[in-house]
Amino acid sequence: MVLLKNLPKKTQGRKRIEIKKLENLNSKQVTFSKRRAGIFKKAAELSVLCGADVAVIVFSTAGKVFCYGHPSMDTILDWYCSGVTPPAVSDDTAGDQSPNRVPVAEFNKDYMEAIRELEEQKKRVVEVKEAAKMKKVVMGVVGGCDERFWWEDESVDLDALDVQEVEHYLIALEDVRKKVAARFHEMKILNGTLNPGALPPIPAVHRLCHLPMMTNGFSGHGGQFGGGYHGFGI
Amino acid sequence: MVLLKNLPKKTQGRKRIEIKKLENLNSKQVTFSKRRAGIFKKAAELSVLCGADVAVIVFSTAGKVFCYGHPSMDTILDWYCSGVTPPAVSDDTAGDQSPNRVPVAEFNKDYMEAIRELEEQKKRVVEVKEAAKMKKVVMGVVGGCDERFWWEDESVDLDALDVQEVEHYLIALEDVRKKVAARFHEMKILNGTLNPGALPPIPAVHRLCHLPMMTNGFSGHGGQFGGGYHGFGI
DNA sequence: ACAACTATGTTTAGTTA
DNA sequence: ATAACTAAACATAGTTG
Repeated sequence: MVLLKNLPKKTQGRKRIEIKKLENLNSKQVTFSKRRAGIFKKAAELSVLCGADVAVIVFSTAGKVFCYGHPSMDTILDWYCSGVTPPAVSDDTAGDQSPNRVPVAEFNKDYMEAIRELEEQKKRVVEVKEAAKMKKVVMGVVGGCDERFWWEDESVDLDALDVQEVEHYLIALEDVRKKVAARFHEMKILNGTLNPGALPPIPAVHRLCHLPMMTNGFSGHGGQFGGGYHGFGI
Repeated sequence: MVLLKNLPKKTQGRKRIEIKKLENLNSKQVTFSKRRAGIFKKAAELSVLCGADVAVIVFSTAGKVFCYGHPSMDTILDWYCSGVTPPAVSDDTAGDQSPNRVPVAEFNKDYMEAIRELEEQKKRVVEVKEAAKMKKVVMGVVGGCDERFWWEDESVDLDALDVQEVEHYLIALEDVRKKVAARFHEMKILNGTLNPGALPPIPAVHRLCHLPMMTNGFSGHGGQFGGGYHGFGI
C-alpha cells in the first residue's frame, strides 16, 4: 500500500561488487576502512555472544596494522603459539566427547609415517650429544657467510656483512628454524604431549612476543591474494 | 501492490538479538559456527578487495581453535610480533607522507640498544667455544651461496636431542632469526636502499611463505569478555 | 552436529556534504 | 580523509528436516 507514488530514488543504493582487487585507490581505502571496522565489530560480537576468544590482525597495503583481541592480543597469541589449551568452560566441554579427536585410521597413518621418518633420520649421521649446550651457543652469537664457523672465536659482527650476505643468512636461518620447528612438533606428538590433530609446527618466536592488545599504525606491507579458510564444528 | 493477500509466514524471520552472552548452549554453538564462518568470509573478502593481509584466530569456549591467515598465519604473526614492516605497495604509499616513519631519535635509540645487546652477547661467546661440534646439529642442507653455512657441512640427527633440548634450540634459533631480520631491515635503511618511510622489497623470510593457511581444532579455553578495538586511517 | 529455508536485521557501495 | 545517507545486498535467528 501507499506505493502509488513512484518517488524518485535519491541514490541507487548499495551495488553488488565482484570480490576482486579494487583498482580505484580511493574506493579501496574507503572500503578498507568500512570493512575493517565491520570485521572488528563482528569479532567483538562473536566474543560476547559466544564467549569466544578472538584475535584479528589486519595490515593495510600502506603497511599499517590494526588489531583486535579478546581478552587480549597477547593472550590469544600466547595460546595459539604455545599450543597450550586455554581453560575450557565446563558447560561446553561437558558433552564434548572428543573435541579434537582424530580418526584412528588417520592417526595411525600419520603415526607410522612419523616413525618411518624418524628411522630415516636416525640412519643419517650420528654424534652430538652435548647438544644441550646449543642453546647458549645459538643465543650467544650471530654469525655470517664465512668459512669460519659462526660460533668460533668472536662472534661475527653483523656489521661486517653486506646486505646480501645478511639476506642470504636470513633466508637460510628461516629454513632451519622451520625444520627444527617441524621436528619439535613431531616430537611432541610422538611424545603424547600433543594431540595428533594439533596445529602445525609452531614458531617458538611467538611465545616471546608481548605486544599491546591493540594497536594501529606502523608501516610496510605487500599484498597478495587468495586466502583460504575453513572450520566447522565447535 | 499485491499485498491484498495476507499470506501466512513460514518463519518469523531473523529476529534482533541483544549482544550479550547467549545462555542457551545449543544456540550458542550454532551462532558460533555461523558467525565464525561469517568473519572468515569477511576477512577473506577484505584481503582480496583491499590487498590487505589479515589473520583471524578464534577459540571456541570448548577450546578449539580456528584460524584464517593471508598470506599465511605464520607470516602475519611474524610481521606482527617482530614489528618488521611488511613491504608497502607503491600505489598506497605514494601520497603517504610518513605512514610508518619512526622518529629519528627513537630509531637511534633502538639501534644503540641493539648494538649494546650485541656487545653483551660477544662477551658470552667465550664460554661456549667447545660447542664447535654443534656444527652438525642441524639436519638438512640449506642451499645458498658459494659459502657454506655452519649447518651445511654434515647433517645431524635431531633425534639425538630430547624434546626440551630441541625446544630450547628452537627458541634460540628464532631469537637469532629475529635479530638478523631486524639487522637486515636496518641495513637497508642505513644503506639508502630504503628510507625510513619507504620500505624495501619483502624481507627474504616472508617471501618464503605465501600460502593461505587454515586450521581447525585443538582443545581448551576459558571465556571472559570486554575486548576492545580501534583503528582509523589507512 | 549440519543443511535448508525464509523473513528480517545488518552491512555497505555509491553518493553527497 | 571522515561522516551521513539511502537502497540494495548480504548475513543470520529461528525454525524445520
